[in-house]
Amino acid sequence: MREVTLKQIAENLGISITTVSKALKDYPDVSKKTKALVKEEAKRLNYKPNVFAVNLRTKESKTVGLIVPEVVHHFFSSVINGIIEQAEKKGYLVIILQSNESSELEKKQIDLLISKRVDGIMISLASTTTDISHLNYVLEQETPMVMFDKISKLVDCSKIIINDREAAYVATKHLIDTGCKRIAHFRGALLPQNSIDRFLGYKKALEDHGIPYDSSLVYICERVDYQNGVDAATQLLQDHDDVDGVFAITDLVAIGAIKVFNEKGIKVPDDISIMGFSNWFVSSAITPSLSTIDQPGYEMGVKTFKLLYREMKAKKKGEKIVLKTKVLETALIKRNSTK
Amino acid sequence: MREVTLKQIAENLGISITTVSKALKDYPDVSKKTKALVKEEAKRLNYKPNVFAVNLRTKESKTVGLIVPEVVHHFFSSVINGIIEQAEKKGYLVIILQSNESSELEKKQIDLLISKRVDGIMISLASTTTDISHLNYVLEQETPMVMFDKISKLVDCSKIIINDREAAYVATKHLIDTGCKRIAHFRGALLPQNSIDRFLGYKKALEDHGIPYDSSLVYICERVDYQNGVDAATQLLQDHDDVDGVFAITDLVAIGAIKVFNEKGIKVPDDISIMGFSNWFVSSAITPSLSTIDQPGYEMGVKTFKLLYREMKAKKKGEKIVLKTKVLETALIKRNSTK
DNA sequence: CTGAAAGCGCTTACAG
DNA sequence: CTGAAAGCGCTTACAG
Repeated sequence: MREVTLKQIAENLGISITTVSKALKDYPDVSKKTKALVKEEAKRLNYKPNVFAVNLRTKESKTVGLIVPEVVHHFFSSVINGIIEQAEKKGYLVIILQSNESSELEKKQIDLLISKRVDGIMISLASTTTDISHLNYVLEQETPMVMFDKISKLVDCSKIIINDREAAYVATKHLIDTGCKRIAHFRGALLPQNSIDRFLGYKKALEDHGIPYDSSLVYICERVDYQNGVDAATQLLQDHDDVDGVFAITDLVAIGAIKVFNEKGIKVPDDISIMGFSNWFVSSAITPSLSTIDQPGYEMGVKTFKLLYREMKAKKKGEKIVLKTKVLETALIKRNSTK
Repeated sequence: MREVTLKQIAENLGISITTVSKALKDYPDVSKKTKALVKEEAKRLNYKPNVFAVNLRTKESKTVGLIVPEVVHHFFSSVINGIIEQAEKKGYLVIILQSNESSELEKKQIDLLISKRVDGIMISLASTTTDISHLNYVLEQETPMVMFDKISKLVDCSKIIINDREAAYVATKHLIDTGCKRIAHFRGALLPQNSIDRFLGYKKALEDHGIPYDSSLVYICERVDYQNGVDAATQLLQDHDDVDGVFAITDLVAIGAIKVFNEKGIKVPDDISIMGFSNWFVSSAITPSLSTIDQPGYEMGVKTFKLLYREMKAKKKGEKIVLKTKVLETALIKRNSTK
């Protein structure tokens, strides 16, 4: 297969490369007749512009990078879905990388994406990321960047988030409203902002409703997965016999807890009520179905790309980029794991 | 920020661009002293080669494309995970697209990836794909391609699959071995090869064990999701009162069925046994935990990229590409939804 | 060991 | 309306 180039078309038609190029791009200063001729020939030869050359000239790759902590994760895969759909609509392709919650990997991947000269970067931070120099490096390169969900307040870029503190407050309040008095919290690791915020929301709700905060009721789930939920619930049953409610940082953890309670003959929600967080579709499939907070992953993906797109466009036009932080709505979903 | 180029380094050092380029790539015909000097200066300026120019010269993008029917899916997200990890190790980035089970979208996305001049393509077909001309087009372009899981036997490329028919046979036999006599099958749509193969495995197992095949026990789940499982199970209960076993095409469908049976007071596995397919981790979290067939998604991803990598390397060296089809092992996982 | 030169395939400012 | 020419930033065959 010989590659079809502008030169090829020009030779076939006996005109210049310049004219061919302009004809294909519908420049106004080419005659209709020539345009028609060129387009026909291009079609006949199945001409596809060489993107490598186009990239080099235009200094654009029409490609964006995305870094998430994990791909195999209900929430992040929904975000990915929203991002790639939206990107495709606007003519962008998405390179996806996964940091595995490792700050070093995250750093390397940022470097990779910058070397690839992607037009923009979207990122949700690893739980262990405290040093933000690699993120500031992106901004120094003047590469548009949008952070979502797991963000750092210290980085000066656009963000798409939910109000974790408030949502956790609503979740905890729902437990209180339905009669719980001793409410445990299965939280995430100490560092990530969303883990901190959800914890603070939990604590605030207790305080506002006259329930004393008891740190022995807070369990840390380092990896925020199913097994962590199983372990925390098992430990909880050993430590306490008066707990009547659990607020888990995420549905996965809550589902692990329900599994343990089901097996030990503890009735949910009669003996212990459980609140999750995220509204993963599986939450409605388990028994009892899980009350939770709806966190709009797909929408977050769509909004994240849209914001990035706006910045890329502004940059191209040489306009000043106005940073934005959008807070998406969450909602309380009542099901059968709470009264 | 001024871009740092080879020219920049050359000027700073008072030598030629050629020598700078060769020094950075450790050509043997550059003196050690010059190399050291060049490398130092490159480091000082934080030089990054312009990939657009490199791509244009080398005709390689060091990028591969991946098309899956759905991203938000336990099996495919595991495959994605395996692919991007493996690709990163070999210095490749992965552009991910989702066909949404649409054959037209799949076609467009193939075109997109070819226009982007990715070095290779990995694809799992949409359920509706019957026309394979877009896949043959990839091969005509001499772009290496590997198909996985949802494949077409008609396309002449390398493949990574499991033996769906045999695995379904094992699943059905397990139901028979544990005492089931009237076994329903919740199958997928009529077209996809894996849906056909699992159905055939089910049918063969019945026949081999003296159980008459009854087409009224076969329900079609067009989208193979949770809701389909709920619907099929609901319909099954209306149509039959003697069924004592169900083999579902995938865990998601099985979980929908379990939900219905739990709600209607039908005991699993005492009244009806259920087998899933895939071994999604949630299968062990529900009550009762689901017996299933383990389908190695992560491993499939790793193997798929490795095979593609081999072909890309062969192509680069001008060697002949030897096509391969690898069949990965599956395993019966016994849990509490079967006796 | 070093470097001038051609070329990858395109875009676009400029001249006519 | 058309086209010659420069240039994007790199690589590499070739000459010295």
